Amino acid sequence: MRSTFVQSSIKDTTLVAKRRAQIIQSAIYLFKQKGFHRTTTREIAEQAGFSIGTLYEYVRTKEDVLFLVYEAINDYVYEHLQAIIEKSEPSVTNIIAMIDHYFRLMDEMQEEVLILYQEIKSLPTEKRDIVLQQERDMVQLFKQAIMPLVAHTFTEKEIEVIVNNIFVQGQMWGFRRWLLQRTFTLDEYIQLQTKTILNMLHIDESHIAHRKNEEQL
Amino acid sequence: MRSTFVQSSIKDTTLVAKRRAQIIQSAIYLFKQKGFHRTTTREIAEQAGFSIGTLYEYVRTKEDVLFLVYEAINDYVYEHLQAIIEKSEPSVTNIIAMIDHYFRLMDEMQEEVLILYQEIKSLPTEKRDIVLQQERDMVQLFKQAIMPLVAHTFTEKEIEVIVNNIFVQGQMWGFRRWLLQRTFTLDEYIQLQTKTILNMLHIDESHIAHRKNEEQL
Amino acid sequence: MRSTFVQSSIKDTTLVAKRRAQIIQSAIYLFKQKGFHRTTTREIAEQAGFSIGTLYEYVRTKEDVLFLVYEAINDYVYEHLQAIIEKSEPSVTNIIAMIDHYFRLMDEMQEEVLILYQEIKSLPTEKRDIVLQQERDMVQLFKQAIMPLVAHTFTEKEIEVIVNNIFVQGQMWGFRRWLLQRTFTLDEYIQLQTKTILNMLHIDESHIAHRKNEEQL
Amino acid sequence: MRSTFVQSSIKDTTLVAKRRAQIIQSAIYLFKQKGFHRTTTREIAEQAGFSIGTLYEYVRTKEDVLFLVYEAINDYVYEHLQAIIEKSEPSVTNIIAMIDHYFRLMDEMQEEVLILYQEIKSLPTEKRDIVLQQERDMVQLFKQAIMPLVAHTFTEKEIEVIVNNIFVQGQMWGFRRWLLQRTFTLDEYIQLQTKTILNMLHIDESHIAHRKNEEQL
DNA sequence: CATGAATGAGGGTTCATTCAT
DNA sequence: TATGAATGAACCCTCATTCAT
Repeated sequence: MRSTFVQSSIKDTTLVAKRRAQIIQSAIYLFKQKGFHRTTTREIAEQAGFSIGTLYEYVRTKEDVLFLVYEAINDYVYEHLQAIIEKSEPSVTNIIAMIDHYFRLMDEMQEEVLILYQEIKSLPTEKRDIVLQQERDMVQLFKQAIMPLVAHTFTEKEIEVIVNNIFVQGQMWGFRRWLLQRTFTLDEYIQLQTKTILNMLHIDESHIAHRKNEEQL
Repeated sequence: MRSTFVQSSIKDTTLVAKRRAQIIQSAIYLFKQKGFHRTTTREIAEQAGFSIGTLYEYVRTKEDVLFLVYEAINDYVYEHLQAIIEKSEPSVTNIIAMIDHYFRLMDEMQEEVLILYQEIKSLPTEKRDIVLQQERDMVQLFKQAIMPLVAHTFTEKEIEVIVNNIFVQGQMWGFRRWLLQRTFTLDEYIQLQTKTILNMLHIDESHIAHRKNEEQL
Repeated sequence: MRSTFVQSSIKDTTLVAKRRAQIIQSAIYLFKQKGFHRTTTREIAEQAGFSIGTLYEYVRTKEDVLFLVYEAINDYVYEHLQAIIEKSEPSVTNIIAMIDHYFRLMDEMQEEVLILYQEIKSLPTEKRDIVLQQERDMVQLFKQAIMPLVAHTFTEKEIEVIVNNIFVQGQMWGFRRWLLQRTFTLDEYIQLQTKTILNMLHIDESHIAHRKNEEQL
Repeated sequence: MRSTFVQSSIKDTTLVAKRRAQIIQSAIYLFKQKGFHRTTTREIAEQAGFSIGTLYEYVRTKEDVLFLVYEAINDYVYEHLQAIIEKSEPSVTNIIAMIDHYFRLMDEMQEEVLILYQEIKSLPTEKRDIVLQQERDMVQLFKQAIMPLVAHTFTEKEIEVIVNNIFVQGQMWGFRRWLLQRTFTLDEYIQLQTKTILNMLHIDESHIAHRKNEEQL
């Protein structure tokens, strides 16, 4: 998904997509290790396998690279969430499955989420707004999925808070790993948080067991 | 609380404490505006009212400044939490009050918390560990407060998760303000999260109303 | 007049002439605005309507472009001067007319003359010499025109100096416009300089009035 | 004469003056050889005998260096002109002496004047205006000197033109040296231009001879 | 203890030029 | 002939840190 928010002096759009994918991949790899500020554009270009000049044919500033990274990570997460959520009917079982999927996705994306959290201040305001909108959209996906089940028990604002909590609790698995991952396995964390979330939603926990049993069959 | 983790070439410990306080205050002021990387040591010294040379008499690297800031913020929050928690008997009412206090503290400390979240990668590993330990200690304060009330209903791990959630949800008020503070007032947020937390803890929500009534009396 | 001093890898001489005309026109347009150094070869190619690759088929370096521009401007001025001077008999009236023509030409070519003056150092020595010779030729045109009239009153060196002065005073109208064009209209400047030049040549100024009268008839 | 138009982060004004003198001298030396654009800030610093970092303590941009150079050259010329002009009574003899002095000054400053002419476009607009005003002031010096002698024979605008011509003809000795200095010695040029100028001013040339005779006595 | 001038490695970015298609 | 993606040397400027006074 080529960003229209970042200008390139290359005309071949296929090539732009390809090279930017390389840039994003390299940048994420490096940002994970050293963060945005400690990574140089030269390193990104080198990691991507081309020269610094070439990098700047596809991107206008270092901040553009950061934006591309944000966009790519958000897109990836968004699409996965969407695939999970939109295909399944609203039901307690499905919500549990969704939580499970989401937390596992967050586990996989730990370091990427760290980047999101830590470098957002480095984005120019305009680009930052775009990114924040993307995150808002993701939260809305959860809301869509949960709303039908609890619309009668909770006010919209209550749901809003809960949905935010779920979203954040997923991210925290990676973000506070130095604490959480010393205490829990991923499975434990998911199970505990699921229980917590169901409590928040006033839904009987027995569903968790059911899912487990189903899996065993 | 003067850090023994940061070296100074000045012998007079009172002076060191005084100068470092100035450094911390200036650094926080500037980090809030521009972040750690965009703030120069010169600016910190100038803001503190002395020369760059003097700054380096009390600190060895820029990262030292960041560490002092972390320590100071953590100390501040820790002491406040401790004051609230340790003086009151464990009871649902007191837990609700504690949550209220904590969330209001987080509201007041929004920008500081942002710094904590965003710059931790910039700390050298050794210092980072110290900081993370400090945060762990804070979470333990919550655990102490809540444990007595729910020890029989929840496993230790369940409580651990919940306590982490509370801690994080407070921080998120400032961290996700672009989203949350558009939707909720602080009072609303506290009330909704309190309800959520009580649900998580399987405690009857009626307490919230009680507290409100008490306040009105 | 296609330059034989600049190499091209294209064989078709008509095409070379055509493309170079495009290059020159674009370059002048851009140099006027931003000067030689601030203009990129890419911009020149783009302005000319073809790709950067094509530009380099007709020119070997950016300095070649500058040289072509010099040559083109000089050619243009030279041809105009020649047309004026060579067709008319030497007479005071004609000299006055020539001065008038020349100053108006310089008015029209202000920005081009600015380029000539400001970028000559950017030409490689060899090309610079060619350009300077072209300018010398132009000065000689004036000398040809004036010599017959004053050969008996002035030494050759005296005439040489005067002719140079005339040449320079014309260029200065554009070059020192920030000063001159605030003080004089073009007509005023021409009239004043004509008087000055006639004084230099020891020619009775009454001719100026004559010319004016002739025009009115 | 320390420029108040260029900021420095050094507080010691004596030092600023000293270092800037070094910068100016080095820059002129290099600009003479390679022009402004081909000279790097590193080279200027190196030539001045200090590091690139130090250079940027006394200057904020490369354009600042250029401005300092302009200012210094203009100051130098202005002060010399002033010294010559203001100390002597208006008389034909003194005007001739002034022209002589001015042309010899221009001979000495050839390369500096070249810089003035060629790089003015590289100054930011604001600084350019300051520089142009300085040049205007210089022209006014000539006007002051000549005015008393010819106020009754010429209109103010006529004098304005003539004064400009004198100013320019002096600069041209250096600027068009490739042509003029091949044809004339400096003494010849001065003598010829003096005659020309006196003609422009309708003053009897015999004064020139007088001065020469006086010198011989 | 305090100062602030000096340092220079290093970073982001540009752009003339080349060459495979 | 024409194209335009790729290259990388080179440039301007910043800023953490040092050290002589």
